[in-house]
Amino acid sequence: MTKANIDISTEEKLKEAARAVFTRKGYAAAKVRDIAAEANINLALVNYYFRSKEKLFELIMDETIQKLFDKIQKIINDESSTITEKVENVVDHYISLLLENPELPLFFLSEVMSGSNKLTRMTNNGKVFFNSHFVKQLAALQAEGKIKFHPVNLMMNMIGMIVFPFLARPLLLKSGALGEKEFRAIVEERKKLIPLWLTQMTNM
Amino acid sequence: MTKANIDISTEEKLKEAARAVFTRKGYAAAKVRDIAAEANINLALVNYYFRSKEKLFELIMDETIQKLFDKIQKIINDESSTITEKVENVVDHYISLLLENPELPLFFLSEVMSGSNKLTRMTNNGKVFFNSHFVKQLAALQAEGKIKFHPVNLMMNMIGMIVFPFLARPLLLKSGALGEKEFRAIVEERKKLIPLWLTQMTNM
DNA sequence: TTTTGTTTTAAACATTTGTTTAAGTCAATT
DNA sequence: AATTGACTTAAACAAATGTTTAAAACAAAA
Repeated sequence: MTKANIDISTEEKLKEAARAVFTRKGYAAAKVRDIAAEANINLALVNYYFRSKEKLFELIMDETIQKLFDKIQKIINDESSTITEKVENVVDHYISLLLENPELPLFFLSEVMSGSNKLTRMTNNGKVFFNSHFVKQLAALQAEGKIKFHPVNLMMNMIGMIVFPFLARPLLLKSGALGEKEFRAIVEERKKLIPLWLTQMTNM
Repeated sequence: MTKANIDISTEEKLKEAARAVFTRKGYAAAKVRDIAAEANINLALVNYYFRSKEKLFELIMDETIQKLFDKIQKIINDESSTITEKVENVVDHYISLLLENPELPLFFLSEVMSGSNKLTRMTNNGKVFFNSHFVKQLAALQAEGKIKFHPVNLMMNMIGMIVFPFLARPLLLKSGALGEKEFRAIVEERKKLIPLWLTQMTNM
């Protein structure tokens, strides 16, 4: 096997294992040996391929952030779509994404906490949100008197209503309040409900 | 100094330091030496007073859960109050509490992730929520046809709208989208807005 | 077949980290 | 003043954890 072939074998296997373990336990609690074990691959190869635990984490974190913010950015900065359309697109896209990766929000937030350099990487994406065409449209709506509160409220409500069920998910499932299937159904239903709720909040 | 006096000195100082460090970094990343340093107290005293890092964490976690769920439980199980009153009370109480302890939700969630035995401790509180008088009232409302979706949606929206701003807070502040003062003002305003929004979601 | 460069392995290393120990300090009691 | 018992300290210990090393395995090239 030459290097090019190996890349889609050992290295990729390790990366997937790392993503899983980091997601499940967080950076500090995830041990390099856990990752190696999860991938069924020799411990030393983690450092062989990625230099260090930290480097590996940053690699995965960057990919995750990309996945989370890339599409959304395009949606909320599309100057040809209405607010309602943007909301519908964001909600639909995000919920679909999270249904496939339910642990993303928790992974994400747990590293917000640890702060330090990892947080900085996300801050820029935060700016993108609050300087977006979407927010400008909201501000215009407010100027018309159709919103009687700070536009950031709508932003937070939208993201919050999308994301929160996935944060509560472990509690919901473990407590038996909902089953996995019920959970999916409810969240799926929210694709239509959230845009509805959001328009009800304004006088549109 | 006898033991009774010391209790409000060294032991309490350590507990406060532990709360701060655990909150800031999460269980795994918080080192016993960090806690001792934060309290300016000799390393060995952590084990002297609390037996182990884990025991200390559990102590603090229990107190935190108590603080988070105690009052709420009473509110949502009060059989003499209407849904609207319950919502108003929960929102008002929770937001006030979180304004004083903005880091609680993040602390909380970061440990949901690490799972294991720590999660179990919270599960029961989850059940209390979803078996509450409040949820029964919601179910009744649904039976009348005034809600066209699973009642758990209202529950999640309520909690989500209360909690989410505090989860996004580090990002909001660091990105410069909001200042500390603005943040407080917006969240304070939400005390009135959230109950309003929630009633708009139903046909009440 | 021998050589070459890459990948894999088991073992070792150095540091970090939770915990314990043994001796010291100090205030109250005898 | 001596004793007692709780608290404090510096040092040490043992386990864990990230990283490195030196040798082996292996596939492709010569």
